[in-house]
Amino acid sequence: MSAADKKLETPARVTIREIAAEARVSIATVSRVLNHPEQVATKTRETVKAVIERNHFVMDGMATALASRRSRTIGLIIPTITNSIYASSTQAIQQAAQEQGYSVLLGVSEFSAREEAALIRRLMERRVEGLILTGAERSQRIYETLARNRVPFILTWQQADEPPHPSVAFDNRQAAAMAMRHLIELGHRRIGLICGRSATNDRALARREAYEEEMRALGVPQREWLIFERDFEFVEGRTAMHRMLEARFRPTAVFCANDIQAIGALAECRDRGLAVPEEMSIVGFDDLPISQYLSPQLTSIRVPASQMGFLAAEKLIGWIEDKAQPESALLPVSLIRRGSSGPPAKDR
Amino acid sequence: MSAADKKLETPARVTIREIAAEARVSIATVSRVLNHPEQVATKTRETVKAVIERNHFVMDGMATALASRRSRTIGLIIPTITNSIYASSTQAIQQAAQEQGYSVLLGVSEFSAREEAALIRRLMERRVEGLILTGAERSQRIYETLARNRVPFILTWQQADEPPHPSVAFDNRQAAAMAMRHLIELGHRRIGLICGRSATNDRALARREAYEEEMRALGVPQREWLIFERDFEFVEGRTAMHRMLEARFRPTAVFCANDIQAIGALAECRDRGLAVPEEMSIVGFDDLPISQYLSPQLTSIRVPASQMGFLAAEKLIGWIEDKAQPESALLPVSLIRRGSSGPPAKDR
DNA sequence: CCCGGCACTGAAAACGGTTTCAAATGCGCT
DNA sequence: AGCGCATTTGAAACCGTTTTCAGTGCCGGG
Repeated sequence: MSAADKKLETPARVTIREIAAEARVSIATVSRVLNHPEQVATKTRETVKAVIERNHFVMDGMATALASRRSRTIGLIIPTITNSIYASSTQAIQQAAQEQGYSVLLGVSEFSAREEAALIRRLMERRVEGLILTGAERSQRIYETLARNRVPFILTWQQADEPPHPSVAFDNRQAAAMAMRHLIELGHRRIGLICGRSATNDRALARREAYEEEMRALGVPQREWLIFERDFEFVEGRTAMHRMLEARFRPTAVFCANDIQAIGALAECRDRGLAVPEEMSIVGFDDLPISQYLSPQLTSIRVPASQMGFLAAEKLIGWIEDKAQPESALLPVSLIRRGSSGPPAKDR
Repeated sequence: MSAADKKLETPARVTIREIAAEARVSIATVSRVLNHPEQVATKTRETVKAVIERNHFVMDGMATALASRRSRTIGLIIPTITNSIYASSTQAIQQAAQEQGYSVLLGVSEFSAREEAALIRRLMERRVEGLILTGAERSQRIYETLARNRVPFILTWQQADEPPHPSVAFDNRQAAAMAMRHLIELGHRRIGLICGRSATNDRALARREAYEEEMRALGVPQREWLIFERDFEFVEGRTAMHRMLEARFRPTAVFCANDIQAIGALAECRDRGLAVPEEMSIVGFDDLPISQYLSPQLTSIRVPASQMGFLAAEKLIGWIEDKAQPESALLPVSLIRRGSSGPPAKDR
């Protein structure tokens, strides 16, 4: 076969075998050059390396993973990619994983339990060595499958107590209570709530429960028309606020259980000429980076998204390598007081 | 071995072989139940399925990919996950891929060429069947490796002409020119620029070149102190604007080549008590969802992020399955006029 | 009754690596 | 020159699937 022919033929993907042939060594030696170079004589090693370079050889990770029974990959499932709070934790997880030589396989569930179950299965098929999940509420069957297949996992954003699964989270209830007490201390009594769908989102549920508990403690009767469960979109916060302002007795403050909705609510107030915080206080949750670039700046609950992600990844990898299930961690949150909250009009 | 013993022993991961043994069929049959159920007798199929269910069997995707020579995975590399404009295209790509039965492997390069090269290699090792890359500028060697290993790829966010690679993009130059002409038509002459690092980001470069060209066409001498190249953070836009306002001759308008920096710039004006657009016009680029929730709302260039992602994924998968390299596509952009831009003070 | 064809199943050869084990080689010493 | 030991190397057995190819059994038609 001439050189020209060689150029024309489909040069199937380069394998370790062709490298071995061209370098006149066995495939075992090539493998060693790749994985344990110190075990190979310098001369041989250089020859093989040169052949590898020359042929643009790229190892087949599938074959490697299959043979070594290690994928060096962890899976991460988040509910949405468009809320930048998850971007923060995702980035931290990527970084922590990378530092330890792991890759991250990302799945986005769009807040659907069905979708999440399918994603978990897909990630297991890809032989992730561990999983980082968002929230604690999911079907028992999923936990069984995970256990049966020995896939370690860490829960984030919400701790799991009854069946105690390892988690790295913060106390959503306490955090939401912190936001509520801030408003109550400012003198608010009629407080509205805008939050996510508590039926499909245990974080939203915990925050709503905290809201209800604080209102109860305040002796204020429950008003269903002060509570809005919406999706995580700016516009949803806006329309919720719109409805809220049409109520017979407007609230003097609204607790938005996430900054996305808070931003929409804030915009609605502005467009209606309602002064914030003079006529309406708004407290958000998450403290997104953008929140201090709004006007007024948003009072919010700062959650340790990056730290949580980093720690979760570290603990998961530790678990994978040591085989010892890690302790759960509960991280602190803090209230960031900014311009969007103040005393109600009557107190001024 | 008693049932109790069975429970105690480490139940290594379930494989197709154990399923076959328990169902008293060959592994070929189990494989068929999984992949071509219609080829298996109903009775056999049900038996096998039951055994699979009972044992929480999860296929080993590595082995599958190895044996079938198909990973049904595409790779996506974006520069950052925290700028939500990439979240939009990423989401669209995920969706398009999922519709066609493909998974997406995500890599984040953090605007580093080194990191990007490493990621491309990692994705190739994972045997992605194709790649969606961001921007067109990268070392020749990478394109060679891609070609040598027959990995189809599509460029996004920036077209590639000289070595014509398939791309789904928009014209960054023309888009930036559109923003500039808007300001010029409003009557601005002294216009500042805040953009990304043109040395490592060909989109930033194209936009900067358009800015310079428009300024030249205007007959306005180049002023290096009106140009700021910064990273993609709110605070970078803010400090750039801060510096800009200290200049001897303040610009009457600033073109921010991305909304992230525009938001920071806007906040700086607000904090300094500089009225926008009366005393300072700001035009952004990307038209992030948040941009219309600011006050004033941000005038910006709307880019077809979702459409671009969706189309890129479709074309890539078409290429993978038909083996025919697709045509490049150039998508239109539009100027969204909102409150942050207006005529300069002197014209009022 | 025999035969062709169909529906179904299993044995075995890949796929591209890792790893174990043993053989070969090289080296310093006596 | 011969020995022992450490260093290198290669052969071969996996890893968990898919897929090809060759049965096997059964049915209907001639």
